Amino acid sequence: MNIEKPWGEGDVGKYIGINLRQFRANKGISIDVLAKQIGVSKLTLLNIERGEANPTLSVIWKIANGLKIPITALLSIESDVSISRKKDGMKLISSNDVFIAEPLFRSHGLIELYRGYLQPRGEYLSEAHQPGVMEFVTVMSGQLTVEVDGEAHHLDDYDSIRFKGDRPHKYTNPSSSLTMLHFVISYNNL
Amino acid sequence: MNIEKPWGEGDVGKYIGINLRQFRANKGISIDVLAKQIGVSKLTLLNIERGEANPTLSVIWKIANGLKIPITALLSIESDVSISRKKDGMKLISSNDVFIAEPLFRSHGLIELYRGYLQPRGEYLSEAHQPGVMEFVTVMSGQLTVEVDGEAHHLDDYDSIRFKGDRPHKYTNPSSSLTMLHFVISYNNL
DNA sequence: ACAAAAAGTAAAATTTAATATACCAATTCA
DNA sequence: TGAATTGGTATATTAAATTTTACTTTTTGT
Repeated sequence: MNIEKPWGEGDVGKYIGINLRQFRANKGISIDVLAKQIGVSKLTLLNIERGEANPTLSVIWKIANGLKIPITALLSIESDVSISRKKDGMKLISSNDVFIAEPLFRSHGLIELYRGYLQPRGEYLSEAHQPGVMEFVTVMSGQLTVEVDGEAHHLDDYDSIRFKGDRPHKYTNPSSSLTMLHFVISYNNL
Repeated sequence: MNIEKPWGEGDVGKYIGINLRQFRANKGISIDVLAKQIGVSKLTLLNIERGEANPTLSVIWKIANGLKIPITALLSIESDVSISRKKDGMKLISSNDVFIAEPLFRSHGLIELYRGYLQPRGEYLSEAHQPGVMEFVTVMSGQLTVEVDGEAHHLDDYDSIRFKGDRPHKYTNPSSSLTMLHFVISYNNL
């Protein structure tokens, strides 16, 4: 479960500009209007939109807040459609017979999805991830017990659990049939 | 599928500080070392960590890049464990008999998870979301056809699809049994 | 206890983001 | 056509982020 460098230094300003322009156009308001609305000078907005600026966090916040979008939406890059099918033999993260996790899509740094298989009576201990990581686990079929912070939580089909992943946690399949899981690892959770 | 204001203006600097300190402590390096490593002055880092700063995007980037984490990880807030069970009657987003989506967890602004039910032969047309939104749909059971950008993609059990959600897209259940879905809406995808 | 490293403080200098104002060109629209 | 809006340019000013240097306090480790 890796994190890759999203962009180079020169691109940071470029993408926030592209995104801002997109969001603003989407709302159909002019630079001047937005400027007055959020209390940032017109020129500042203009420079940011053209990627020729190095805005301050407070300015970034004012923009995001004024447009009613999360800050991170301003810093994102897009791509398009892709599909991950069950059979697709992708690289396995942990293939110790008992627990198998396969990445669903090429990681884009901020969010990662995995499909997981936990064998009957199987048990898997996960080390703590980086601080700031949030983990979402959903049972697609079977049963699962998640132990985190010393507490065990039992999940059935279609149940989901969310917990901070920056501490050790244990997955157990208490049943006698295979458990299919769905993981979302988020490196950003406001 | 809403977006809520994550924090107030005064808090922006506070959280980036808390997170930075956490990440740095986690890597076990001192302020001075990190400062030289990423080319930012010690005092600047110190002020940021104490939440008494309004850092520039380039500084934020240098930090994130130096720590090998996505920028957004620096701007995130944490909470703890919570579970969403199938029966939990939560507020429904769209309850027109055919398609039902229920939020799995209280939205934290950056990422949203939903459990979805699509009736046999059911069809649901979703309006375009904000630009910058990425959508991940996983079939937990049943079948699904997703139409986006004029192309139809068929999914079976445990298949997943990812696409830009800033355009209209249609979900169809071509089978004669209920389809259970899992949605991840991400407002940040590097 | 001692030395070393790390965190924190203080003040002045430098760099630069942000503002303000006025002006220009292209576009929209009545 | 002509007024108004919008994106963009130019310049000078202000406010503030960042750096540098040096010094103090706290923590860590042998």
